[in-house]
Amino acid sequence: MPELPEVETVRRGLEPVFTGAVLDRLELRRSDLRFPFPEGMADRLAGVRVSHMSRRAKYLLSHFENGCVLLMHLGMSGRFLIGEAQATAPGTFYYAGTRHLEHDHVVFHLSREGEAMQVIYNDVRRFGFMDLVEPNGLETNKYLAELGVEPTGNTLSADHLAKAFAKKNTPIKAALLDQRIIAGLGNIYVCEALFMAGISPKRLASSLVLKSGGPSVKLERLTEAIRIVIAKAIEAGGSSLRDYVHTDGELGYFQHQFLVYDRAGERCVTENCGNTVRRVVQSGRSSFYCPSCQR
DNA sequence: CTCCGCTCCTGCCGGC
DNA sequence: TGCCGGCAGGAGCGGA
Repeated sequence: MPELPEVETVRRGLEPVFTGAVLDRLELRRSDLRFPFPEGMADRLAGVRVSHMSRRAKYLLSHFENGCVLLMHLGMSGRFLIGEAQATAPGTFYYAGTRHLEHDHVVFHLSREGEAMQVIYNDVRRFGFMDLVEPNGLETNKYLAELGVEPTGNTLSADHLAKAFAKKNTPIKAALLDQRIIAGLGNIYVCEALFMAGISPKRLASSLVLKSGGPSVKLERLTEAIRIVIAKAIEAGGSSLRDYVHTDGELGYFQHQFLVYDRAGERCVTENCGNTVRRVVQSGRSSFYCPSCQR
């Protein structure tokens, strides 16, 4: 269930398996996920070595030595499973003992120094998708070209957000989910960051910008909250790396403890607050917030 | 151009 | 127990 921190955690888990390995065969077990797989994708990558794995926003990028990049988005339910090649009957695999078949849509047949590995992409809802990026095509790729700043590091600043929000007449909730402004935030971490910053999800994005065009104090708090919530989530994923490959081969992440997300009806965690976490629907998505703490 | 609502898909959970 | 509606962490698309 991937937002940026989860995708980064998955990237770290796949890195040692993919980097330096040859993709002997890319097995597409159906013709599409959310979109059809690009024509000739499997042929283009067959027999080519992976140079490294990277991430941009919620996209996983596998870089190949022929200059191609395999772009992968996990959608809502995409996950990777790592297993040694233990194929028994044709088309069946065992991931260290647990048998999977349903919703295994893509199988990466990898090898390194004669040792075979399989990585399976499994996606129940098939909201995920993959694209083949030709050499030097990253900058112009349609999924990547319009993305905003990463919520990590120094690129995200209150000044930058003030500029982006100045004319945004949408609720701040919607603006934070807009991948063209900040790339990588999803519903959970937006709810969490707004809670930490004490901002109502219903407030207009432009109301966080001063008349001078600079960021308000609340927008500065929000910027910091986003950085912290994302950094902590990545850290939590990282610390679970030891247990990263579960016994059944699934690449997992911690189920993080959230402050407001999915806590409708529960008491606000702020000391002496006493109010109850509410759930409202905004642009078709659930928002969770404390009406007392978030204004 | 911006913004909203709909949509893809399967599974799960709660209510009747 | 079974059936049905609602909901799920994403994001592209069409239309207003």
